[in-house]
Amino acid sequence: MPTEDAVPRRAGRPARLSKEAIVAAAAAIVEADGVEQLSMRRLAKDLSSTPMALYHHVEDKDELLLLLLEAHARGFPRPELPTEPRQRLLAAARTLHDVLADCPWIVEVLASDDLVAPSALWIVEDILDAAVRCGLTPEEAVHAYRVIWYYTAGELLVHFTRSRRRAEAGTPTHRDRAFAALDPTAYPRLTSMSGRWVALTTEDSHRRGLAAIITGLLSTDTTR
Amino acid sequence: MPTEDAVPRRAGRPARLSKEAIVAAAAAIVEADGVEQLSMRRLAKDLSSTPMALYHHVEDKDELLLLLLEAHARGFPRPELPTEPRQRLLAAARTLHDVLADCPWIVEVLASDDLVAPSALWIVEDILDAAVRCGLTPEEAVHAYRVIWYYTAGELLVHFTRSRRRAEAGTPTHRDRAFAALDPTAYPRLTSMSGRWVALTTEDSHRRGLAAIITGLLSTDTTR
DNA sequence: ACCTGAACACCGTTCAAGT
DNA sequence: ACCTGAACACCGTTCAAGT
Repeated sequence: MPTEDAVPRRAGRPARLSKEAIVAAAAAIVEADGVEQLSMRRLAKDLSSTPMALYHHVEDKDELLLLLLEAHARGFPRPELPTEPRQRLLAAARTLHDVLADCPWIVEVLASDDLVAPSALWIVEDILDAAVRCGLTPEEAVHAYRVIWYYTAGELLVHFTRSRRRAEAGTPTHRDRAFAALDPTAYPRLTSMSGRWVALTTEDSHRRGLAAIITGLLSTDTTR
Repeated sequence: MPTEDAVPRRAGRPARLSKEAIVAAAAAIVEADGVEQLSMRRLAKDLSSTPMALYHHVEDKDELLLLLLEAHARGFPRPELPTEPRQRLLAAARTLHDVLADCPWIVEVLASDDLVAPSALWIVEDILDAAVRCGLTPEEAVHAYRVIWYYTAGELLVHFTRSRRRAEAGTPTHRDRAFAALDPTAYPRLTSMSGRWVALTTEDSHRRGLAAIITGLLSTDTTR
């Protein structure tokens, strides 16, 4: 849907650049070479333009990242949710994760602003709605959303950071070295579990965590 | 505990710089002006040295950040934990948060490597230990730690990112603008709760979330 | 209105040289 | 061994000028 040329301009050349074209080019860079490679300069080059031309269409790099999320969320269909309240909450929370799970650049968005792209807000809405249907008060529902969001954001942060690091270096990470030098008498639990540690951070493990969290959030005696 | 000058060197001048001095100067910058201001160049200037002199003592900036965490954790006393298992797990998880809650630079560490500073590993050890005392299998304990860690990391990420953004700009954030333009019929839950949204992300709300998560992790029927 | 070019004020890090 | 200086290869963004 190019807005460009849709209506003939009153004067001057037609715009060579457009928000859509910029976002599409940015997505292509991220897809091909990773977020690290996304810079205003590289983006301009790919568009055969200059860095400053971009600033005529987007306010700054933060807005560009948000537009990237925006475009991604728009392409993600809002799923049908189960009617049973707990299952509904679980499914809605899962969607939050799934929508973001293939956005390696989400880490940059998290570090720049909240998850407030208009086209992504239905995800929040669905979680709040499901939480209320579970019998939570509005306050409790907001709290529940927050807990779910922190868990999800943390998981994404750790996941993408690790895979980014792995991509760039073949050398063992700080973690590997630290674990190797561990004293078993001082850290009996850690050393005995260090084998199990790496064990794939599977999709399944994320879901199990979500299920546990929701059980806790819906349980009434949390105060003990 | 300056290692500098402790043993007279065999030859050459005494080192002007030391790891300790570098880390201390870095901590001072972060304390005074925030992480954004911490660069190898600024650090060198504060030490009346050159950027490249630093690389003789630390491998790169990532290691410097890890050393910062290292120094911070060393100054944090390992607390006595309750013996009742659930309370113990709760307290250990709380410690994880509390140790990091006054490290605004932790976001940079998270994005660069895992939380594996040797002097901070007792925090992980204590959580695993408490989880096992609660009756979890080693696998379950590792899983529980992970859920707690993701939740905590997410909370810290969001918290520090927000306060950083607030520090730099008086202008309303993307979030404010997005919420203001919200359509109540499309997002009934969101709009009706937008007032409650800002409601202080208190220390208390973090603890309530932790309690709920632990309830869920220790509950047996999470599969329903 | 839209775009360009040069410049500002930075980064982390490598390399070759000095003492 | 420890440090310096110059340089490399970048950043995001501002400003003044062009059409």
